[in-house]
Amino acid sequence: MARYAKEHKDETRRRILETSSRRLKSDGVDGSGIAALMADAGLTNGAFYAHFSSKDDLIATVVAAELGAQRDATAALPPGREYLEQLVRGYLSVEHRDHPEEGCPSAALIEEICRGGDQVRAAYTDGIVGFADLIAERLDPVAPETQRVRVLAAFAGMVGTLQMARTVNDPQLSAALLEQGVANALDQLGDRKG
Amino acid sequence: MARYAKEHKDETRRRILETSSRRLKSDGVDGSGIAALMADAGLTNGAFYAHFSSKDDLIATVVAAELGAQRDATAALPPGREYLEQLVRGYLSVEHRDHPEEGCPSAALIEEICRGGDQVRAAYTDGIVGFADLIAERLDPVAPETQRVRVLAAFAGMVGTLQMARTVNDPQLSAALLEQGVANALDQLGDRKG
DNA sequence: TGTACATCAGTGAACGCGCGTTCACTGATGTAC
DNA sequence: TGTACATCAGTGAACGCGCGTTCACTGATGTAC
Repeated sequence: MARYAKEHKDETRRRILETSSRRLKSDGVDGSGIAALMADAGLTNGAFYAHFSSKDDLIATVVAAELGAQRDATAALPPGREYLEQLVRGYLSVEHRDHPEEGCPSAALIEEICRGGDQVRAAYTDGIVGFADLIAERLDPVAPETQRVRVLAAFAGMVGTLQMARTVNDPQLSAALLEQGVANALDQLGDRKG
Repeated sequence: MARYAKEHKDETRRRILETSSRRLKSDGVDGSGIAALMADAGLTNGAFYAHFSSKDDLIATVVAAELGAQRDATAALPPGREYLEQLVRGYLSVEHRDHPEEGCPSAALIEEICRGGDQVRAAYTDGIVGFADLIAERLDPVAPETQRVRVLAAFAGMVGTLQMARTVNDPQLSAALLEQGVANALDQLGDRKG
């Protein structure tokens, strides 16, 4: 009956999502045309609408998938007192600063998500809360809900710090910012009362 | 000799800068076309190039002017132990969150500045360092240079927090984020050793 | 005071271009017999 | 096993549109005499 196994199309969709995520984080939403996004996946522009109903639909899907992946990657870290510091140091690292295409979707896209449609903002809110709640549960397994906002605010601070480190054109200042950001984030996530 | 006093053209340029700043912060760089920017100033698209050499030139000029204005507004605050808290509370307020067009250029534009040209990033770096140094000097008139990075990192954290508060679609969560952000920022700018 | 003129800020149509989206078509494939 | 067929993922040209930028022109103004 069907020409291909349904996995074939699923695999194509997965590939579009993967390559699109990279380009979107690197060039931004407005900087990434449908034709370029599809070319990255080895396809032509017309095929796009067999997989997504609109560019907005793709953006919302990418945002959800990226935040889900960020949560899953965090969940995979070994628990213990040092994983948080690892997380923060990796986030506010020169490597992360210099490779937005492989990095945090919030740091790369939050402004465009903010200006985007309801669908996109809803996907962002769900995703970021899911991510924060995972960390909150690790911080305080007894009453994680009291940690959600603390975690989100600390993370938002890391996002802003990474963005500024990417934007200033003085490498020394940029590195110093990252360093100070690590200290600030660890302080906020530490044992002191929230 | 000259048809108009030179102040006439200067005043027009000033008006373009003022209305452009508002629209750029509200709709973003890619979301603001030359025709729309000029219409806001009561002009048509063609007149733009009598005042700026390119859209990039306008962006760099707006970024420099906005950061200069932010510094000047801060300099105008009365010195004393409470001005910093006022500053932080105003920045992380619901009013600021809901009116990006009148607010901080970093929170509204940093991602697009980051992806922009060298001219734009240079204008940003100069402007943000000038702003940070003003606050650094107030924090520690004796050795302000040791405060620059602390101030920048604290400010970057505020930028990220405001962005996230603007992006999440849950008003209660957004307000809680702002509140937690105030606590974090005051903590970072407080008397504890940096 | 009145008229001819030079200036130049601003107009608005036009340029080529890339955008998001649509759609008639292609052609490789699995199925039916 | 071999052939005709139905499927449908993907193609690529075309759509209208708005973009940044250019440019020949307009017309309000101050100056010259």
